Amino acid sequence: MLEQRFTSAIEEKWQKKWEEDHTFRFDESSPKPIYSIDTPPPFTSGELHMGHSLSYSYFDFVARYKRMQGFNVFYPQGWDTQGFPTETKVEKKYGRLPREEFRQKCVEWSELMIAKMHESMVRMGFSPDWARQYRTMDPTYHETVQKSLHLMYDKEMIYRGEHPVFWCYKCRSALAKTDTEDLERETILNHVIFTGPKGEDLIIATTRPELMYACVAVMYHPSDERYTHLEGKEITTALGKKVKAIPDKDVDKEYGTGLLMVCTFGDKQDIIWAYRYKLPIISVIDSHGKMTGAGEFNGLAPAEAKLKLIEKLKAEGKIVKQEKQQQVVKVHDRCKTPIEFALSHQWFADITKHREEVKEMAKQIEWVPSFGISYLTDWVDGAEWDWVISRQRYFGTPIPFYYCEKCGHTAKADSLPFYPDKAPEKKCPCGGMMKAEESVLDCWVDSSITPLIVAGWPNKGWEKFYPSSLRPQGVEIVRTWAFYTIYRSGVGITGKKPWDTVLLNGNVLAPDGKKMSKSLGNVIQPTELLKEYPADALRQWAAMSGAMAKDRPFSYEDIKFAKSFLTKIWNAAKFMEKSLEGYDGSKPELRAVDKWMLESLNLTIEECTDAMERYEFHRCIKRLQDFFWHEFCDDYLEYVKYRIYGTDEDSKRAAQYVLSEVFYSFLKLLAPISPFIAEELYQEMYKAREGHSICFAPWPKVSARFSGDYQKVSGMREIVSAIRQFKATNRLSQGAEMEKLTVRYHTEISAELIEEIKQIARVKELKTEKGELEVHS
RNA sequence: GAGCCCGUGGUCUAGCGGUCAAGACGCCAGCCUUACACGCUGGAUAUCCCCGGUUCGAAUCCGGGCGGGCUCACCA
Repeated sequence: MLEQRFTSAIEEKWQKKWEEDHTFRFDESSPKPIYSIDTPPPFTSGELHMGHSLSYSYFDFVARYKRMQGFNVFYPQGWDTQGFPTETKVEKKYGRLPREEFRQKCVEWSELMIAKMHESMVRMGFSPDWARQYRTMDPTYHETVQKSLHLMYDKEMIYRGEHPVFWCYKCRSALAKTDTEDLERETILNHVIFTGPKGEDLIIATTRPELMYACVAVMYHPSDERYTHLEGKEITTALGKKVKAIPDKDVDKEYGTGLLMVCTFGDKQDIIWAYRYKLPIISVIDSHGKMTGAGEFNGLAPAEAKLKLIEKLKAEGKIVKQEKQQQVVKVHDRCKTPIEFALSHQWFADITKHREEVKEMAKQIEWVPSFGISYLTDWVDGAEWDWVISRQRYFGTPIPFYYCEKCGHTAKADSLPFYPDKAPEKKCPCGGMMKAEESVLDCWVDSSITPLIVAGWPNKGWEKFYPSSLRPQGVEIVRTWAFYTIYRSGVGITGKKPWDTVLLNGNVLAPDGKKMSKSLGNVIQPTELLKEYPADALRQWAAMSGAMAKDRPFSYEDIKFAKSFLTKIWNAAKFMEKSLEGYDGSKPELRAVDKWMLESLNLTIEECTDAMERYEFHRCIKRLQDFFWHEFCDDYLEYVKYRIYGTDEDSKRAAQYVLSEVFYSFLKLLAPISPFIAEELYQEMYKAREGHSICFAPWPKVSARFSGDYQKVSGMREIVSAIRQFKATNRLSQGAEMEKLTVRYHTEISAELIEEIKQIARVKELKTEKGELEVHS
């Protein structure tokens, strides 16, 4: 007997059972073809957010569908543990600790977070092979990352160099471009008097006067007649320093006075110019973020120095104008501190040398949706510098190299995993001692080899799992995760594409269409939703949200609808359980409506299969909802009730056969998206007919076609609907029995269907006439 | 500024060359029809953003606007 209602207790029962039975464990000895998924390792924040629920549901649908299609699904689960946010949390809790102790606390914290997230993921019904977990903080993971770097180092793709990098003074670390975001703010554009070769006043405009100490040139546009006479001449800055005037096409004549000062380094354009004209490099901000080489302002924070310098220049009458202006500055995405450029020694990966190979490899991969590849190619084309892979942090994979401070020579560590504090001494060919690198790697270096990690690289047999069949991921990290993986795992290490297909998903917005954010108070947590909605409903919401790489607001309507759909299925199941009582499994001759129902199922199987193949989950679930709710429940169930309750045994058994078969196929079609209810009903009603779990039952196939009957019955359905309408307009109950009705229809209706109509619509005597569809008494 | 997505009843979407443009939510009316009132049966509501073009025929294809979103680049 089925329970009264479908509850989360039923879901929890199956979660437990699946875990205990290791239902989703990868079977190494299976002869089935492998389908492997390079799943995203979530950053271990401890919270599963709506974005996770969406994207992890997506590939869980795929995994479950592929299992039913007969694939041996390889579906590991990783954890991205290292990085700034963990350090921040641990530092907040424990304060500053010695390096090794600090790392240990980070590990402990991450483990707690993993446990929390694991629980939520089980609750969602995700079906990875939990025996195959990896964590980026594990020594084995470190070793593999380090090995991959050595390999790339041997291919001269990794180097140590001095180059201006994005620098966060708060975190005191180099950053990659992807660690930055834009912040709009107000600033002041100062018009400052410099002195020309003939002693005349020249006005330059700057938002950062404090960098004037690093001024190395003054520039104007080559066609700007106000300044063309200055070419090659010496200009004296407001601080008395002499610099050259240089014309350059990148200068905007309209901005400020059309004359500007170049400082090394105020912004990216300054760097471009510095390299273009081989200008000297002057640092006015030290590694602690204090002014240096700025005379009386040494030791001040740049912002303070700026105010004081402006005061001083004003007093000297050297500022002629100040105007307010909106400005966009780059800030560190983790701490929101504005970024400076700093010259420092860092490790780099030579992405700029491999643009074409990366693009070429990306073309060999199927992108879903297809425009997804453009995010990658646009990004690759726009990348101007190599990827800074070193970070001056603690909780990260150590960089497995030595360098010589004297001569700059670099060398690989001799044994892996490498940890600088335990590293043996190493001599440099120049005679000095080498230093073990203490910086750690950018987290994307860790995660850009996940397809290799899951494949077991470089151990024997990894080729069997590489490339992965599928890489699912968010569209916003194409330029990082997808790009870096193709560059490292593909171009750098194996020479082969890392996956066959990339499946992209968008972000979940708040119901108001805005980004979810704590400050706006519009954050929705999956764990909160799960208190009110079954996981099966949340998964249906994910399916309904559309597979395209498009942001979509969270919809309470969708999840409510999903929940009522589950109730509908449950109630129908209870009805079926009663209706199928005593059914012997035989298959007597089918009637037209039965064939109509079977053909409608056929069409549903075709649609759902096609939708799943194309990762269009919304199409699959929508079809299932329409088919089941309306065609199966509202129509077919109602059409056959009189047969189920009647005395004609053959007719009854035919209906029972169709009910049973259609519902069975429906459950299988639903299983990838809402597995809990499907499993419960499969076990309860069908006694695990095709194996121990519906998760491995074969995906339904179309067998016999009934297209002709489908057409014929459509007419019948129109007439039934017309009779219902007649009853509705006459304020009659649909159950009311009619003595006599006349129906007009444009074609002949078979005697069998007329009989059917009479029974379904409860009409004792039904006359038919030819003509426009109409019903009257 | 560039690239990419998108503009369909009140709301959210489906449809992407051919019957009266489909569904969900909401709204209105009726019905407790022996699975379900978390239900059923009906009903109202759309110049398918605008302007041109291709076509026998366009929401659907092409061009140009207008409007929104995302990503990238941005000026000292």
